[in-house]
Amino acid sequence: MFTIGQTAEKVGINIGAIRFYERKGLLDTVERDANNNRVYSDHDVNWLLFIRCLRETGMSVEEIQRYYELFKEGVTTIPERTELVQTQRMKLLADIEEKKRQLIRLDEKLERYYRGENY
Amino acid sequence: MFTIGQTAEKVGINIGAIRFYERKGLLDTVERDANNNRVYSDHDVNWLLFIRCLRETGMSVEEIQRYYELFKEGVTTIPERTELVQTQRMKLLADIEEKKRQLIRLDEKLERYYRGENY
DNA sequence: TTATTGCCCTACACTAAGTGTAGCATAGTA
DNA sequence: TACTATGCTACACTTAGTGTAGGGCAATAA
Repeated sequence: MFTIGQTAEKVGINIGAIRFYERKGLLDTVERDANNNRVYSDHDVNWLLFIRCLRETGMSVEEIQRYYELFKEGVTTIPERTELVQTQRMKLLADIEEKKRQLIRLDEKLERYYRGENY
Repeated sequence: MFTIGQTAEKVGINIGAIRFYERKGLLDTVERDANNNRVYSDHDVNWLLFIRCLRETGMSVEEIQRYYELFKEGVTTIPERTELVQTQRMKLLADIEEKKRQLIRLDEKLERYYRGENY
């Protein structure tokens, strides 16, 4: 069991962001100790790690919330969850391709600078 | 010479965003016609296209503004501008690599779903 | 025993990079 | 003359947080 500070360190998400995710319903209201301080389990930590992964693929907080709702409904929602991840995978792939194109444009710009051009 | 609507269409940037960029100093205050409507030249269009490229690499509006200030100072700032682009290139490359890693994580997740696992 | 850290809490203000809306002007068309 | 399209400004709202003020509680230091 961990404090919010330890959890933040473990999962690489800012304390404020963890509280924000809780408000947004990405986590159930976590347990509290006698001083009203949040207490996180290994289970919470793993879920936060996956939240981080999904956020880093560009999935919105709202969609992660939807995903979490489905997860809580049980195994019957596996097809729907699979589709959410599939869609996100496609978006991420498109994003990577787009960024590769922009990389080429930057390289072209740099080449022009190296030739002493001003534009 | 183009209206803001034509320009927005040409460069693929929303009308509101173009006005926003002007307020932020990414463009000089553009010319106006007799009705106070903005008028854009080919030059403005090209600069907007490059702004779009830089934004798509993830460069912040503030940094693009800085870049534009340097550009206006003339050829003596080419080294500084080159460095700005170089730095952005490195950030973009790191971003692409990060996204590739997240793509692998999504694929692993999907594989687990295909094996009928719930997590 | 008291004072000082250090971590936690809530609530609210602020940020970036826009998007959306209200209320108005003007130009071209029916 | 009326309508529609487009433009204008100013302001509110959005997302995904970050930062800050003001306060609680526990452990350590003087």
